Amino acid sequence: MRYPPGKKEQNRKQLLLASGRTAKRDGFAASGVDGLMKAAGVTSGAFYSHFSSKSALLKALIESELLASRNMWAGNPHQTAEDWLDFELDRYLNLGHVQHPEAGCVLPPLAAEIARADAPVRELFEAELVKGQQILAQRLHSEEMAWAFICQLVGTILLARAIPNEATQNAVLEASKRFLKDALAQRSPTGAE
Amino acid sequence: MRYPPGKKEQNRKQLLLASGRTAKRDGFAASGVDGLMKAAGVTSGAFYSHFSSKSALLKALIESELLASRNMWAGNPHQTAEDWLDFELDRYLNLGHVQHPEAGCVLPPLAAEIARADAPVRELFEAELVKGQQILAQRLHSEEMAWAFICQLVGTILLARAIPNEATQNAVLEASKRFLKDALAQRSPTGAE
DNA sequence: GTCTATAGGCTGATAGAC
DNA sequence: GTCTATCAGCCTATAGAC
Repeated sequence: MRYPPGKKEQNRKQLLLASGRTAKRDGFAASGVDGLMKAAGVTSGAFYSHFSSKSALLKALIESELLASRNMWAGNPHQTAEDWLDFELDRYLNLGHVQHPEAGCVLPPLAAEIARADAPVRELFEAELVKGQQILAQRLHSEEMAWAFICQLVGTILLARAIPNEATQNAVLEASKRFLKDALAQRSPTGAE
Repeated sequence: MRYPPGKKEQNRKQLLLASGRTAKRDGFAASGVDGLMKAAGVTSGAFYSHFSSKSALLKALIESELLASRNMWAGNPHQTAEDWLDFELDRYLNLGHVQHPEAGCVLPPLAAEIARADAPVRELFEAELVKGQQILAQRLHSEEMAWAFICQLVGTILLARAIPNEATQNAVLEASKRFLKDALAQRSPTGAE
């Protein structure tokens, strides 16, 4: 055959990476298929050899993006639950994350669009989200706390991005960061596991 | 004159109310001017006698919706800070709120679109949001806690709506509700002001 | 102030050359 | 597998009748 066996899969990966960045920056619905594909360097015609519809792309995008987020967590160098969580809070609740949605978490920019998507998309989303929540629950020793943390993180970046004034953005970020760190400290006051 | 003096203003109010519901349910960008106006019972031609552009409508919508939210808070019957906050948490972190975005808070469905809007829209948004944050700060005796609460509330509804399974939606809602109520109890353990 | 009609551009998706 | 060319349908915004 003309192409090595993994070539199509590799193209698909590149396509998901590029269109993920565009969708997170400009919105998924607002980005036409042409626009999403231009970032990947191909045309809309080529798109349909990889996905049956735009909705199928959204599904693949969610899977790819949430997997990437879990992979970032896996690269966290800290061992104790306290250090591990501190590191992730600082990484997420960060002005750089506010200013660069294209390189950040998929949840703040696209959750509202997922909420309006069809059932297959939302079911995949729930399954992938729960995987992340379970990882967090292990570190927090609480499934409930894990949900609360995720909600706080996502809401903070979402609102900070809608605010134009950088000082106010920082106030929001720092407020949430201290709120979560206080909640952690209260649960393990001595730093013990 | 043919119309009573306040007629146009009244029409405008009705138009904002109806298009607010549509925008919160289907998204602002995804709802065409025709669609937004159909809900108000007029056509796209009439729209441009009230607003110079679709962006101007978004600005007016944000002002109208956040004012409506503050008016809801003003109707809270409780006096003590603890009861007042409990009441609002129960009202916001509610399955009904998850299932009926058209009647709910504007932040979860539209914040991501506001973040991508032009400067005048975002500046108005910040000013209106801070008004609400200040009201909450009075009740919480902390500007910082007020920001953290808002972020938690918005993130929770946003994520719960993207999740299809009602049991999981409830788990997310209850997790955030307990998290916030615990934070409140810790700050005023005896229930004192 | 509201309507209908219309303009020019962009959308998601398909057909066929290579 | 990717390209160009193309479809019908939607978008924002405007013009002019009433």
